Amino acid sequence: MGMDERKFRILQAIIDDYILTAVPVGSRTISKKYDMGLSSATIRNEMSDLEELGYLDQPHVSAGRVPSAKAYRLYVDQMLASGRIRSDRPEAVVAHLNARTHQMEDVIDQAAQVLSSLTNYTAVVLPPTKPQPIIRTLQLVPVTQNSVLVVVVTDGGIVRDSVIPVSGSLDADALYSISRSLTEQLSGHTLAEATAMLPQIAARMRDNERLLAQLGGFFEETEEHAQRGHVGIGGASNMLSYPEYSDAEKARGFLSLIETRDKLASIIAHHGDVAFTVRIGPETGVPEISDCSIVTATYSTRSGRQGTIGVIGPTRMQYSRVISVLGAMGQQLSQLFGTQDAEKESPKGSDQT
Amino acid sequence: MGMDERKFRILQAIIDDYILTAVPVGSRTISKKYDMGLSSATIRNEMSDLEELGYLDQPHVSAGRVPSAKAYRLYVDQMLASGRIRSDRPEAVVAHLNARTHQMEDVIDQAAQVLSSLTNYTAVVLPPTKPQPIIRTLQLVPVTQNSVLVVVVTDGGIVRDSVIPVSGSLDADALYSISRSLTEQLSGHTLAEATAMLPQIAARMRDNERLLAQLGGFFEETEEHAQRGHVGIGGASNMLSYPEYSDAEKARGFLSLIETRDKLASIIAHHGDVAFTVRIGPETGVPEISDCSIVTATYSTRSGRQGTIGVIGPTRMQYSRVISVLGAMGQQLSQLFGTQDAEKESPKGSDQT
DNA sequence: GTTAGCACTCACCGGTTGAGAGTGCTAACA
DNA sequence: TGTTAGCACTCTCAACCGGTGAGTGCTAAC
Repeated sequence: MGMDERKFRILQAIIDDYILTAVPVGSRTISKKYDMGLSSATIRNEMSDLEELGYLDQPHVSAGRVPSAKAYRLYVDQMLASGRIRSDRPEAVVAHLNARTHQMEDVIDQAAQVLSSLTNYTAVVLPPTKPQPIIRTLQLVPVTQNSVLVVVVTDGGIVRDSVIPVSGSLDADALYSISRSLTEQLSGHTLAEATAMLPQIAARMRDNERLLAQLGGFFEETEEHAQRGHVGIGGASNMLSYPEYSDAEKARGFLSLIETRDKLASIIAHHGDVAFTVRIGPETGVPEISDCSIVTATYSTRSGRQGTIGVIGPTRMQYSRVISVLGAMGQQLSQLFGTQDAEKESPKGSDQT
Repeated sequence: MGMDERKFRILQAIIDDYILTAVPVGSRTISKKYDMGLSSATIRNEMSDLEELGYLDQPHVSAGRVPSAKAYRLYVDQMLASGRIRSDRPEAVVAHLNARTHQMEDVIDQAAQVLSSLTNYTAVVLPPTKPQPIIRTLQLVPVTQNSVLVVVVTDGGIVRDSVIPVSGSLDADALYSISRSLTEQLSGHTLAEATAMLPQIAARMRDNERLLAQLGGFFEETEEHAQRGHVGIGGASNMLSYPEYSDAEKARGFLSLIETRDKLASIIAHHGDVAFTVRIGPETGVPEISDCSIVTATYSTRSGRQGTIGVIGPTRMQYSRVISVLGAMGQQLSQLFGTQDAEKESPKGSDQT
């Protein structure tokens, strides 16, 4: 028993129906609504096979079937391979995006807004990646017996600090000399480079291994934070209209994930160079949204820096629509940032003071 | 029958209990948990009176009583008058707010974060008000027979545009001459001034009354938008944990209100000069949150500009706690922005490019 | 290989019932 | 006159129950 053409057509019908209704779909529904020229009994047999193959789940014995993550995966791969997706509907995107202000952050926010209202899911827009900040100074300040405050100043005036625990007791003088030594060695390097250099340094001044390890974590965190600017989010409330999230506790979990923008951004952030990414259910790697899918696309600025746009929705997402809307939006943003790069990206202090 | 001391004490007990439990409170509960030295029957009589006076509502005949908005009002007024509120707990606020980055926007976001996690409600933080943008140019462009695109350029490079409907048909030339004339008259003025000037101008060139009226609205909208910078929001998902918002549709309404930051900001924005504002239920004037209360406080920068912080929660809010936390946070922000005003408020283009 | 038929399973709905909480009223009491 | 005990009454809520319908798996016939 393998996956033949007919099985695939039936599976597709099931997915289509389930995406529409969110109700487990039975054999009769398929044989009637989607005319396959087959009786419900035959469909039943095929469905049973599909379940055995892992494409369908059955909530309970006398309910219809529900597509599994594996099924959606197949469905989406097939869809992408067939080239049926064109990024159509640029008109809608243009219409919404056009007539407004032109600050970078506003564009980002608006893009998220438009994406969410066109798809009815939750949209996230990340600004183009930024060049890596370079360390200027690093300073350790004693706070209590076993914690120190670490302050990093980078070029561009970004300051970040945090309290980290230390094991041995270190007095102010010791900390100061460590600070000097670290500043000397790390100054001029990016945070990523610094992180890579720490183990070496730790080897040399091995009294403070634990401290330096902590420092590595802090660098990574700081870098992530510095990397991303304003994250645009739209339509978080849309999620509440899907029966998947009628459970208050689940909804709460989802929303608090959305609220922690840093976490959200690192989830959405595009890995690799492909035009689209589709992550389905558990593929997202985030337990809170294990029954969601994430579709992302990229756009790029004239200077070659890339930004990410993404849509989060239930696994029974209208993938084709989402992908096509994302495509259109990606193009639009690329165009917008491509043509007027300089203007858009540096709003100066104009509206800040 | 008036409001005597005893009635007030009973009312207070009812409110305290209801704030804690969200369950209609009965006479027996009061006589047992809060020892008043009165039997439940007596309390019952008093409660009946309180209901007649409009301080209590009864969901149905055999349920306990629930405080009305009027009751909360009395409760809060009394609390404020008694001076029982000191803005204590600055330690907690300081602890959370201290050890972090120092960009204006980050501080705002973090303040919202801290407020929401200390109160378990939804927090909103508005940045200090900005100086009014001044009009440089105004341009009208025909779009269709009965709509024109209006573009305003202000100092600071802020551009805003929008399509507005017009009645009579106007050709490009006519629009251009109107644009020139308007630019001439309005250039150099703030948007607020311009709004005030429009009626006069309309009187002079009275063919286009409707157009100018529309323009007024547009100015106001633009001003509002320009006025506010980044709005910090924290703990929107907290609201879902209260039984008041277990209804999905209601929760959705609340969240989409929170999502439209402009609207939210204008709701929160502080009117007047008082230290605190407490708006209870219908007093908020926003139907979507007619069973919420909003507490706001202000902070100010060295340059005398004011920002607003606010907390939104169910009407059965822990007012005293919220007010004290807001007080502490207000002080903290004032201090933060007061001492290092210049630095904090103009992050330059540093992290933008 | 396909289909009709049939027995079986279960979620879901609507009505019923009993328990519990709370009230309002009345009458007795201090 | 204010307070309290007692009691009948109301109404929600949760549990229970049986019927209904959708859907399945299996078998036997085509």
